[in-house]
Amino acid sequence: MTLHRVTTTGRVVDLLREQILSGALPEATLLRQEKLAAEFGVSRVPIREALHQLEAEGLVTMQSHKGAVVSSLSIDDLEEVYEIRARLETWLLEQSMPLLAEQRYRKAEALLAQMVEDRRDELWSNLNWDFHATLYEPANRPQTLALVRKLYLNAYRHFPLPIRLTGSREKMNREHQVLLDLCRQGDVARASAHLEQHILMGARHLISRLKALRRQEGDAGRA
Amino acid sequence: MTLHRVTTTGRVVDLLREQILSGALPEATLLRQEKLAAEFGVSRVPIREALHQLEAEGLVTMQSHKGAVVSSLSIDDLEEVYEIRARLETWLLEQSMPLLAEQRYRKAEALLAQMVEDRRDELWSNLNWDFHATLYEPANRPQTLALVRKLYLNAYRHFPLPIRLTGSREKMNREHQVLLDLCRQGDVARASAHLEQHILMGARHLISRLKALRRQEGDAGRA
DNA sequence: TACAGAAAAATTGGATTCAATATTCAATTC
DNA sequence: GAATTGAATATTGAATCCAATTTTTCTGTA
Repeated sequence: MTLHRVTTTGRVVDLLREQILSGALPEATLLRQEKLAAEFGVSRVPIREALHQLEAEGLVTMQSHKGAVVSSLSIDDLEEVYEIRARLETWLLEQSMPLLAEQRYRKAEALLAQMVEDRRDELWSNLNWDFHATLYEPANRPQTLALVRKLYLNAYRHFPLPIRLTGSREKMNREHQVLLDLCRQGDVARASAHLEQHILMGARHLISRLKALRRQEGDAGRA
Repeated sequence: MTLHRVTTTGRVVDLLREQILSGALPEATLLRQEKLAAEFGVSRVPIREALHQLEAEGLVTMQSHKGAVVSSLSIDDLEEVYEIRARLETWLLEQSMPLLAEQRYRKAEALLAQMVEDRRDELWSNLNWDFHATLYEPANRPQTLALVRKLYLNAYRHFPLPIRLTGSREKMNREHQVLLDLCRQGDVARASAHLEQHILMGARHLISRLKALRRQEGDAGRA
């Protein structure tokens, strides 16, 4: 086990990624090298190395001699990301379901209970992922799981926190419970179909709210 | 349209990526900053920025204060990559098939003919991808297509050129023809199932050859 | 000879400096 | 007054320089 010694570049990458994914740095934010360097108390070199890394991750867009901005996702792109998730996560679930043990069901139920109780949005999003991941892990497809997680986080950040869950939390909780029940019954086909609907409907809900928000902003801009 | 002015870093990224994907820089190759800088006639700064970018793309692994190496893929990882491809490409095909027009069939057939005639391995691999992409494009899922392409190229490079196609080219050509026929008949279910088998069988063939190769190398190492 | 430890060399990480490009804004022209 | 040009400023891109870490080599000892 080689302990990856931390470098300045690595810390900057982690910090920026966290801030982008959390929404603290919303899309289209300009990332000035000098400003970031001053903020973190380092030179511009590690900042630039970090920006290049984040660009390859798709979180940042760089234009030579102009600057870096937090990358945006069009509504079409967003929808496609959810479709990819639906396609891959149903597969993970199908592979995983025959291997789900009682202990894992209990863990999933504990997460569900937490999601019903805890009202903090930020936490809910993490618990939501943990719940899904708990059901997928026995499939033993680490790359797929990592890919899907990346898509989940990257898409989620585009929603300003107040609107992320508005009006959908109870629905999501119910759907999660149904999914879990179907898994327990061992009905692979129905569980998979339900998961697909769960993801695609979630996408539709988010997109309609996002469109409403943009209309609103457009009006404000014109006024 | 903003013309992306080329930067040194960008050129280095493109060059290194091409060399890695083509197999010119095989896995586990050490990438010395100084050596690369001298080779390209630049300073180490753009080299390092490029390495960070390639690390995020998964083509390079960096260890702080030790160096960068061309990343490897375990056999399990390789198999999983092919499973992801199978899952996503069948989806692309299902979405695309109802929209396939005659012109596109002709293009696919032209590519097939080229693959039957041309014996150069390197070219065949490109034509192979072009054939698949031609069938998927009408699905209009650009991100998925880009993702699948990346997986294809990244997995392919792990096979030294001589063994990539040994003994499988004719089989692949036949399977491609069958796939095309099923598409023309509009049989979505069978076409999709055939594509899945095509991808998964291809994976199995490559993996068995790779295992044989590694055994051979292992024997040579002990001798 | 085999091994442990220290000095030397090689290599990477990061800061500073210089060069190239883009942006801003005032002066000028129509 | 609006559009345009060009100098001044700001920002990024890349080379050089210094520091920190790792690897290699050398040396002495059992």
